[in-house]
Amino acid sequence: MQQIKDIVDTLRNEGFRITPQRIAIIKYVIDTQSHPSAEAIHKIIQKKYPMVSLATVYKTLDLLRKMSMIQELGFADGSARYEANVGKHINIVCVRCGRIEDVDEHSLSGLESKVAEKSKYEIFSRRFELYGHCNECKRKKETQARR
Amino acid sequence: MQQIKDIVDTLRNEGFRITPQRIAIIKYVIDTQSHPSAEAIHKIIQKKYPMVSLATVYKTLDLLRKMSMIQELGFADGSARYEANVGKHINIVCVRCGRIEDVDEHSLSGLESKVAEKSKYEIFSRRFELYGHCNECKRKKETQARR
DNA sequence: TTATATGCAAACTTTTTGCACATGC
DNA sequence: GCATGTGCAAAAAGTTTGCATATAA
Repeated sequence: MQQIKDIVDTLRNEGFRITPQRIAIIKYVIDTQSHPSAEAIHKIIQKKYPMVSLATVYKTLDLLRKMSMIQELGFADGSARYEANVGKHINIVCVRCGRIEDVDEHSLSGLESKVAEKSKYEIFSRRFELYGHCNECKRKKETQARR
Repeated sequence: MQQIKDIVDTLRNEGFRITPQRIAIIKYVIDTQSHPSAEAIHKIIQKKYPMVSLATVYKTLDLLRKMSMIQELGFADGSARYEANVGKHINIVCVRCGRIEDVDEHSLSGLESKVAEKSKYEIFSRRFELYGHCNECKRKKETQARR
């Protein structure tokens, strides 16, 4: 689990400035479990800090991604969602309500090295997702798929 | 491995019409290993059939996706790429050159049922990706990441 | 002090949509 | 013949960019 302090220190060491905007964004992304979109992050942060612009949210998320501190999950509807959990895990995505949850799965380590050997790729990161219906949505009848 | 004939038959049985545009798109997507974008599909198909519009490519891909005949892989740069291999496999994505290759991995079955049980989700489909550098790009020095 | 970061608005990219015309069955 | 599909162009949605202003160090 990443700490806000570690991220801030790393940014500072790399010569990046620590602004209130960046702190607010980092704090929210690190703490949430909700895999938010850039717009969702912006809306929530604006409640406390109305001066934060959407462009700054995008720029900060881009910075954090380039520093490998967060992972960006692009979807085919053109949106992207972000998570601070960059460790080995599987995302389960409910295609009805859009919810995303993490499931730890350490057997992924063996899988990765096996695939790296077979393919001759050098692996840096991963995106493992299973799509289905969450427990709540399983019960609901009108299965209007989001994507 | 899916056959063009099967897909065409299924579409016909479901009441969809078989047009030259749809046949061309289905044929190309089924045969290629290249995980193309909608625009790439459009460009290639236009060489043979100049009358096919990009909108039709999108509409057909959407239809095929809804029929679970292809999988759509969205990326955070807003683009999507398509593959006809909907079976259990891992995509390895070269973040330098954008190449995507498939690696079969049947141990994914056990993984999926384990996660389904743990999470109470009902799983329909999957997207397992490993990001790194392909064998060629490993050797090249200027590692300009695409995303 | 000064290079970096922010905010705004405009630009860009990709995908979707509305509608008149064409066509598969 | 008629409901479905196509092509075009315009709209939408999400993200990026340019530039003047603000600010962290």
